Amino acid sequence: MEIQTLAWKLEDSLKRGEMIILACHCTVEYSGRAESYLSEGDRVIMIKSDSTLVVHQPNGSNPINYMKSGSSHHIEMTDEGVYLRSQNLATKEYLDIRIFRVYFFDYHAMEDTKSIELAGTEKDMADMIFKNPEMIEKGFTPLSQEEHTKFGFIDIFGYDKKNILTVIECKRYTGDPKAVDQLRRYVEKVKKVKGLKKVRGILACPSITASAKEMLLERGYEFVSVKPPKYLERYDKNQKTLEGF
Amino acid sequence: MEIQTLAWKLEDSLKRGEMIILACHCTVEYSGRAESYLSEGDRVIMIKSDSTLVVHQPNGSNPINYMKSGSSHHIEMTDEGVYLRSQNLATKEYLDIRIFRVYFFDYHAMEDTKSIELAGTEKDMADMIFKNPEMIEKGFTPLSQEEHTKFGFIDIFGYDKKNILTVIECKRYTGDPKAVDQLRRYVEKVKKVKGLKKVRGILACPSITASAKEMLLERGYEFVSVKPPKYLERYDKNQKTLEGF
DNA sequence: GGGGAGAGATGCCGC
DNA sequence: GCGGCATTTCTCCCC
Repeated sequence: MEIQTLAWKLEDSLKRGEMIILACHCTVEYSGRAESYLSEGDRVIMIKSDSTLVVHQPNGSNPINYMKSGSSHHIEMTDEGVYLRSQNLATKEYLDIRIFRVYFFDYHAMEDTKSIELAGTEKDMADMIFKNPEMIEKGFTPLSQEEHTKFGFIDIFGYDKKNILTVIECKRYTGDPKAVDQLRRYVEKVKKVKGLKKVRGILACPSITASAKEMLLERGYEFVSVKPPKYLERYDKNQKTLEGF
Repeated sequence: MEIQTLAWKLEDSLKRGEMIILACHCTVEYSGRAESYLSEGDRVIMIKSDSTLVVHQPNGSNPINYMKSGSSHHIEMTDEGVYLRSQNLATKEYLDIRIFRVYFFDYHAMEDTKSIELAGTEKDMADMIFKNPEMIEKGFTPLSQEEHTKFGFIDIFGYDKKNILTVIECKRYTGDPKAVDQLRRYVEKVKKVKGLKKVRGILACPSITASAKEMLLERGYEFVSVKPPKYLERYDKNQKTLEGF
């Protein structure tokens, strides 16, 4: 395709807010929250209906460079070469793509109003434990959802069988030192707000790293193994979570 | 394009490890680490040379669904409809895309061996402070890089002018409670390992949230305002970082 | 708009 | 492979 034709079609397509795909050999330079430079190589550039621009290399799942919605884009032809320039004046971000060769170029109007439905999150874990408190231990009684929010961002808290206030932090992944830090912050906050000497802290997650376990022991906190529930489960039928709750 | 032609071209292109772009109206279903469902809408599907698959909606910078490198993909035509199915047996992940309409479809061999060069990261901040310790305070002496690693993932540590061991945690963004927690973990680790009563903790970042400041005061730690360096700086010339170090 | 926290986080580097 | 951590994180929720 003639570069002049590309420029014209691209400007026109941008005006109509269409999805634009450009596969090309290029360099990419970014300046804004950080600075980056990516030397010559083959990439796919996508300009979306909401003016988001992403640059993908032929590997990896995330864009190597991007400009968020609210940016403006235009083609510039100089003696030095052909540039696709993006800028976001509000955030002082700039992205310059120098285009050497175009492999293909497509554009089309697109509409998508749907949001993704997701199951198996940390929130799902907390809900499952709330409805099945014996997963933590016999005699554990979660407090109501309203009580819960009064203390801020605590996943679950309630009373154990000995009536000791207990804070539970859920993680859908392997518990690590950061998770223990978070639990610690919440336990200390509840202690302070309630004026209590003893508050139990429990980390509920599928597994735990050695250093996190060590930190739990040091602080007198506990670990309970819980896996996040997957409502739409089809393949891994043997998973040890509560089904159909 | 005939769906049969699409299927043939896609299978062929997959064999050759080309970059594939498919814009279509579809639904997306995922099962693996979690479960998700995305109902009908227009999306761009990209299958990369390394077998990564990403699904992009017409807005936002990140893929709404994806399969990582190592997955296999194929077209399946049933009485119910046309499916692009991906699976990764090693990680027990499955992605099923039901295709209703194709807007465009392209593929091309791509090669890109280059890595991005990035400036303005936390590591860059730490390097800058290491070489310009007076940015923290007069008389601060960082220890060698080797000493540094002995204590784990501590950005910088060294001695202040009164010879008190000091731990510095750098953040390229506004310091928050999590950053203070991290600093605290490192200070306490150094205290324990070295058997010291007094170790200073400094959070070095451009700014700080009110709650983080409060936490620093409580713990007896300090805040020093430092911005990450941007080597390729072109636009914001007034930024208060050390240039050309 | 800022603060707080999750994410199918991803990606990087270390052991 | 796991572990520990940064990320131009992004995104959502809530004040």
